[in-house]
Amino acid sequence: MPLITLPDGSEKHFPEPVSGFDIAASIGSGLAKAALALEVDGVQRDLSTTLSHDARVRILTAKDVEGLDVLRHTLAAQVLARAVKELYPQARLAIGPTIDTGFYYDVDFPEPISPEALPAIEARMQEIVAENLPVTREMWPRDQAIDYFQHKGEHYKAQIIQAAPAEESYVSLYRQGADGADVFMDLCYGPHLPTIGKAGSAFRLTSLAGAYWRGDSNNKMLTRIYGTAWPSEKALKAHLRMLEEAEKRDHRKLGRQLDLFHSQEEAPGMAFWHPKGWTLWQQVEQYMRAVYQHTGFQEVRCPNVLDVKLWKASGHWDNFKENMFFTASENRDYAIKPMNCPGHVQIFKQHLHSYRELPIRLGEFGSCHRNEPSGSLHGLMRVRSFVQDDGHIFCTEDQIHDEVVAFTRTLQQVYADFGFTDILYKLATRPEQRVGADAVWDKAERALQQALDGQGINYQLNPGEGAFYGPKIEFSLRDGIGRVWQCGTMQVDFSMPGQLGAEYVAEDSSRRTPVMLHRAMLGSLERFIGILIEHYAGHFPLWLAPVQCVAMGITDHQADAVQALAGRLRQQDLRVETDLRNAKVSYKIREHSLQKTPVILVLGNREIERDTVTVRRFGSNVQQTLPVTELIERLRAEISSKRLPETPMNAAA
RNA sequence: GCCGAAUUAGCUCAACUGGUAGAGCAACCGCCUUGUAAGCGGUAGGUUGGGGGUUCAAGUCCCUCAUUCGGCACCA
Repeated sequence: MPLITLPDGSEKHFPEPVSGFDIAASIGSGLAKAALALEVDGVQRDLSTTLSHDARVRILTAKDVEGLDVLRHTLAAQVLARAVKELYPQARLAIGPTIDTGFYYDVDFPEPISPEALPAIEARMQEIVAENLPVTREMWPRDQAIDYFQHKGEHYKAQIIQAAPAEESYVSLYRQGADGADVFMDLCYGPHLPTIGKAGSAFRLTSLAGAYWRGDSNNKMLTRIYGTAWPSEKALKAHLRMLEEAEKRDHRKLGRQLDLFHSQEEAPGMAFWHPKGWTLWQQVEQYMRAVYQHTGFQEVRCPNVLDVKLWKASGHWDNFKENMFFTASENRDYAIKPMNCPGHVQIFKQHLHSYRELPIRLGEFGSCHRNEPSGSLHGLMRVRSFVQDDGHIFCTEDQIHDEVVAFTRTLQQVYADFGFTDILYKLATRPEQRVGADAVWDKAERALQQALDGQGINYQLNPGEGAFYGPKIEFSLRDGIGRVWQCGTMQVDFSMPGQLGAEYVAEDSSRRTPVMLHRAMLGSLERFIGILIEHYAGHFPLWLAPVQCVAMGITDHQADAVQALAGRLRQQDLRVETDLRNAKVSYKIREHSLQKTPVILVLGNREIERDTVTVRRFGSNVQQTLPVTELIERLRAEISSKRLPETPMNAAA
């Protein structure tokens, strides 16, 4: 007779086999109502599952990540799928999994459908939920299931079963409706909600998109219907608000509004940086230049155009020629550099190095071009022309560990300085298409792993995601509205130095090939600045703000004093603009507030008499009058702290 | 690259089933000398993304190219 152990450690004896319903009901009627599925010894099961043996059981509700996932799964696989089949009987269903915010279903429609079709499908979904039919699991012999789906024309489902491991002789199907009802039935691992009504109504269909069958671009493109689903209307609304917020922060929109950059048809995937955007860029670049200096890097600069033979030797031609730009002159073929590393190897090779000199660290802010597929371009986030905080470390195998540790520590500080404190780590190991012997890969992967483990860092393993020349650690940060961006990278490369002929003289005076570490913290500066814009919603901390202060008078009688004040502040390295237009103060305040200028300085006759200035911070309507010398002191302190003011009112003013 | 959608004044957007392209903001010119998120008046601004076609007539329908957006695939 089963002994059920609950997550809090309590135990319940049952005289006979029990279902998940019974267990939930035995704990409380509220839970019985909220229960969506079970977790039995760590495996998700239907609530109807009968347990006859001892087990650790967790009742899943929409409050659990897993319970919500079951809800979303049922919405996709039972509700959306059924609605689509009822409205489009000729449509063929492929797969319908869950995602972070909801679910999608890939469907092969005989005729393309347009986004206008979504409201009707969604309305049908609501009706299906309201019908509240039960959902039950059935185990079918594999061949019988294949026949069933093939007979119905659902050949994608048949293919899915055929692709399953041969030893699985039964597959599970979920039937909607009472015993044997022929309302809707689909292949699914489950679990599902016990009844459709438990899905609730906090869901929306959000968009349509193309998606390749099985994610392979050689296959047919299906239509993907995206939906979002939440435990409550409130949570749904919160999610929709977050999307609105993300839209408001969109760096493309803010880039235009704040006059930071633009792009135009003639240069797809490349940014034109305007004065303010370039000022922001320079803050980032100069900061990273200082980081290079503090961490033993020497900055270099290599040509943008190099003979293709170099790219053939490095392996890039074989792997990436489709995505490179080329040019030719006097019967020689050149490539526009897609990365800096081969150039850095050329610099390394200009001298014969002793092992005593290693590690040699070279850094560059060189412009790289990659001919990214047109469909992948996205604002500053994915561009064809970019600059990385790119560095290469030439070292011995023994030095890898310490270099990785030092890099990780610096990266944490750098991210914190930019306002990011939540960092995620991934270790990506050997891909299928690669160069180098397995023994070398073993060594490289181990070195990275030990460096992470040694620092007590939790990381996720990403098998098969390494670069063709070596494994890598990927560093991601979480932004102000919870999105994760991969920025930093540390890659071990045992191949390229040898292929490009780099070597050093070891203790025993033999010639050896150095290891090369490819590393970047911000990645593409374009993209990182895009992330910064969205993270801060254009409201940059003082040290990054393109224009830190704007100074204005009440009337044009104060113009000279405003100019003089601006001059004084500029002497202190503050970025100051003046607004001497003949307009009301409130008009100018509004404009500079929309521009998110952090500090607005107003001079009237009162201030001029006492050498004071009235300060208004972005985000606050508090005015504070203080001596100019004190203002300078406070602003300089805020800049060196690199932080946003705790509350706008207490900052600098 | 693939699927779908979009492209109208500097910006944000209108223009019913084909029938004279408009508004707000910005710009420019005046007036106002102004104390913390929009003072008042006036002026100018467009080959409706490019090219082709259908039609008496095209922003609107068709074809094509480009770019952008949402995804997919790719991402050294």
